[in-house]
Amino acid sequence: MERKAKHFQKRDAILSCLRSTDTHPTAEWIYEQLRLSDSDISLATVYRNLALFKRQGLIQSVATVNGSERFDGNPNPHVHYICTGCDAVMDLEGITVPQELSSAAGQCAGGSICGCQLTFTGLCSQCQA
Amino acid sequence: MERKAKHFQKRDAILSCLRSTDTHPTAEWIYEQLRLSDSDISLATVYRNLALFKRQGLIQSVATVNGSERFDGNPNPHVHYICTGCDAVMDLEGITVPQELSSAAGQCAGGSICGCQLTFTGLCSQCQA
DNA sequence: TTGTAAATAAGAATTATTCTCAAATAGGAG
DNA sequence: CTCCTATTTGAGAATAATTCTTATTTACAA
Repeated sequence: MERKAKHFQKRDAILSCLRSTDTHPTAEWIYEQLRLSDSDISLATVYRNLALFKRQGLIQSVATVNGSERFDGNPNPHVHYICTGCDAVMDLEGITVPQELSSAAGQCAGGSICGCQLTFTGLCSQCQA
Repeated sequence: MERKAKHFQKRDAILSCLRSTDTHPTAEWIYEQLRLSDSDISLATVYRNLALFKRQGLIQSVATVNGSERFDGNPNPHVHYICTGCDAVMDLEGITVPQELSSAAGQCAGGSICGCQLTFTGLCSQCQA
């Protein structure tokens, strides 16, 4: 128990930070958050562990918005909405990509399908005003 | 006629280069292509004009693959397939996002929908072998 | 012609991300 | 408990993609 708790201190902090928000943050944002409680953390550690989590399928990256990669602590495929005004990335709950689409895509591509991303863009309610 | 042809020489070349391929290339690739016939072109010009085209809605960017933005000369929304093995970006013809999904998304987001991207990932037939 | 505004080349500057390497740390073996 | 080894980390250098700056060129209009 304790061995893990100590050995993966930063790693665990990064993952729970990402899981505790629904803002789909950048690596930089996570770094800034963690620095509030732990001044001794490196940006490289954040990037390093995010890449690891992605390889392990614990998280996913949603998109690159304005040059920065946006991460999602929820690895399950779901639909996103990106505001072109304020760069907010939001989940669209309750909308799913029909299974028919995925299987049609597999046939059409002639290869395996291992991921699917549906993303809408537009102006969020705030930015429309 | 000629005024435009001369004034927007590079600009037009960039747009037709992008329109002439279905590989969804990077800015760098377009630059290399154009250099074959026109040694006097700058990478900055390619980036500048691609950004302009995007603002004008003449082209779209599909995704950021391996750190590089991939462009599509076809601005109409359509479905893409990205091979995680070779980074190829392909069109999936004949598959479309149902209208119901878009309108559901608009309601759910509480904002306007002005774009939609559906992207599947997996290994292409080549990379599976 | 000559002036003006847009387009460009070249390379510097910036930004996000990855790499390098030495130091710290945990857990296991003795 | 102490030494050994493998992993994790911080710090900053290095890299890669993209954008910016500036002087130059160009097209067109007056």
